[in-house]
Amino acid sequence: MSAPDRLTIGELAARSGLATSALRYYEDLGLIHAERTAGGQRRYPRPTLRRLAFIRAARQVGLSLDEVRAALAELPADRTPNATEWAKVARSWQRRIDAHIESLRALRDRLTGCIGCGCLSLTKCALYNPSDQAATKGPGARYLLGDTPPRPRER
Amino acid sequence: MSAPDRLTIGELAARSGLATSALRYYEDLGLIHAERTAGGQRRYPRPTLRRLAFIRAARQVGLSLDEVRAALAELPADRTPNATEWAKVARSWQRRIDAHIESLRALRDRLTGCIGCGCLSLTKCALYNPSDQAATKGPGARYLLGDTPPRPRER
DNA sequence: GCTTGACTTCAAGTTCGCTTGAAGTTGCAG
DNA sequence: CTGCAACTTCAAGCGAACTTGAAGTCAAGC
Repeated sequence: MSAPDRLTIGELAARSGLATSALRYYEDLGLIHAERTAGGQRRYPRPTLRRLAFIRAARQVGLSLDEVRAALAELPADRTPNATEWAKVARSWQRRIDAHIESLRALRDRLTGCIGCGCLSLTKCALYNPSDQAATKGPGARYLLGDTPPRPRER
Repeated sequence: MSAPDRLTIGELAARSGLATSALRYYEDLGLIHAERTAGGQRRYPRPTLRRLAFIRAARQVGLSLDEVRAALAELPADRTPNATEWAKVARSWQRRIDAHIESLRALRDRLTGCIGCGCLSLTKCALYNPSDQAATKGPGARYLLGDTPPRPRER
């Protein structure tokens, strides 16, 4: 028992499932913060675990570490966030996740429809449809992409 | 009208939203294939557009290009896939997408629950719960991660 | 038949998200 | 107080997914 209220980098790594090198890297990027012992070793406050869980979740939804940093800027660095702070961030996350789910659902539904109709109705099934259908709509018409915007250069 | 039945790399780029350099890269990797003119220029059969839409979709669901290549190996390279071939691939995709959606839904539901309860019930709300709760469960106990397995080294 | 833009290859460069290694320091258990 | 694992920094390396640039070739409109 007796959860230590400061974690070493090794402990944090074990708990979060991340490598210590990744944790140092995250610190360099300003995603997490550590106090130091007299000898210079890192000691992490426990809320860091929650922060890391957040980072993981964010990555799963497709954010870059830089975007995560921006998102995390709304939470206090070393203090446990209070209910209001948390709720604000959590809500914006929900929107993001919902949007992501929605785009995946759209993708899946197209596939489902395609299977359902046996892909024989060429006028109906977007996926199986030959691309001359797209050609009549001019450049940029694309199937399967749903709400995904074109991104010739995404970085 | 009159959709050309062979596309230049520039046309394919315009239609797919990808850069020509990316298309050549994909060809190097064996994801797509082109015929050549007498002069050596690429000419893509139209089904390539569908292939590209697939690649995009796959990337969105988190596959690497290498995994995509494996997935695409089930489809004929230059011929329009028939209903059976398509259905087979589409079904395996649905499973993948569904799994992805499910994990996102789980993540969102945790957030939702957290907001719903105002994050005041420390024993109930996993997200807002301080990490000493996790500590009592031993190393590896993590919140927010849901069905995501630990992956200290994920490549 | 010439011009011009779109194409060709190939090598090198870039960004992201880390990991690895070297060389040295700290902190705790015995 | 010693020994040793766990820590420290810093620089370099890596794999994925492309992009950029150079130097040259092709194809299509006038």
